[in-house]
Amino acid sequence: MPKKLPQKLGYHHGDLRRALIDAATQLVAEGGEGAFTLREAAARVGVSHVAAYRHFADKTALFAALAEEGFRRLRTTQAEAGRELPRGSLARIEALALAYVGFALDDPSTYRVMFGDRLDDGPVPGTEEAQAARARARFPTLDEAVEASFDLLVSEVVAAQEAGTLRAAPPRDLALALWTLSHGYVDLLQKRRIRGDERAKIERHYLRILGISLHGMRP
Amino acid sequence: MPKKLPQKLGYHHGDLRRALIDAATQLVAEGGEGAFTLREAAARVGVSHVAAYRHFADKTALFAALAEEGFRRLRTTQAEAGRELPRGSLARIEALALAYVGFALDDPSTYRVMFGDRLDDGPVPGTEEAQAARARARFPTLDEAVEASFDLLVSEVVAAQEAGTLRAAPPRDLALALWTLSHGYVDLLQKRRIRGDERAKIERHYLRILGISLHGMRP
DNA sequence: ACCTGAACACCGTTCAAGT
DNA sequence: ACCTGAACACCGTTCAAGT
Repeated sequence: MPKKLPQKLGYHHGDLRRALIDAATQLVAEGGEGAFTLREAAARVGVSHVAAYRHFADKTALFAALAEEGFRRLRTTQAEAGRELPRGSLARIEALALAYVGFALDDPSTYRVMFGDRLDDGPVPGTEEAQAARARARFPTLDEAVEASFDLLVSEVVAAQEAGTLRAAPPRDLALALWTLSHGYVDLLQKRRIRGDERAKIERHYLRILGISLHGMRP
Repeated sequence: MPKKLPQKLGYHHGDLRRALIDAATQLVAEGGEGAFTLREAAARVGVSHVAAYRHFADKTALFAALAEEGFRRLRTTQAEAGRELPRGSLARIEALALAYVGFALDDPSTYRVMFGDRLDDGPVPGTEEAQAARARARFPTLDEAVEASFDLLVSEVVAAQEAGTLRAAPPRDLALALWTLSHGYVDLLQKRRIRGDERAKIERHYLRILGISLHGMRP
């Protein structure tokens, strides 16, 4: 007899898009990137898996939404980490860098989504310029979130240069050197190409590596 | 009538393992990491796809074999790049670093396999120490190849320190700072989180970022 | 020993159809 | 507009069986 009222409207709270992102985030947190499945995410929300195609063009688009949220969270995490320290100080730069690594250690799966292979279109078939242009176009809001997080770092570098704690050089180059170092460290750690045991030790080790770049490798 | 002689022995050259690695390498080169399929690799060799299980425990094991060959090739590429330059010179260090980036640019798919997600076991369920130990144990020859390639860099750093071109610091720290920077740069480039157009420009840009770390960020 | 055919339990994506 | 059922073309992996 109960045949026509298995929750009709509002079945998925009215915001299926949001619910799918949350479910996918949870899946990734529980079982890593590989555990994120369109079918399973939809099942958790209590909806047929094809319903997802109403809000996302394909699985990659949902993936990109996760990555975008990750970059936004990264940005606020870094901003908060530096807030109390004097703007322009070396300690504040170090705190930002440490917050970056901390973010990746706290939520490794999200970090992997943010830098997942799925978000680039294979191995560059045509010219690299054309390819880069196309790749940028696919998820513009993701690109914005990435740039916003990078811009935070750039502005901090500028402040540090004005305070005389960082040397005069293109600020975007300095910021990129910092990002590159932090991302490289985290990625090598997560891929287990370098070893890491407990959190405190990793952080100390990272600060040592960071210090080398900050102070230079030359005598 | 021809019913019992569809090439019995030597059907796969007698070295199916080798043939599968080559086929997989080709697939990856053609279509990226996602194009590598156990079934397709076996089909190219002309063998049923279950035959692969005779030589590899699972798909990941074949994947690890590709990564291992990649690290060996990386090592020889770097060794050759530095050979003619005076040992201990800054130019030689820079040549090694540039060869690293060049390797990744020349063969992006192999580089991605070398740092592929498949090679680590998800998002660290137990304690990180136990997990790291397990991960190390799974593909010991891969770990050896990784270490051999890192050791090359370390020995070059030591030579540079003895020549007085790099400052006195734990050589493994200096080497790791270099690796981290190079890998971070390449990875951000390949994931399109930073832009790159033509090869020459990328190399110049990378050398600028590298220079920042070499000379320090402090005034 | 080495390889195969058939089957299993999954995927992402598409299509026609329901309300 | 929003969702579903059924189907398609794939996967990796396992198992019993052939030579």
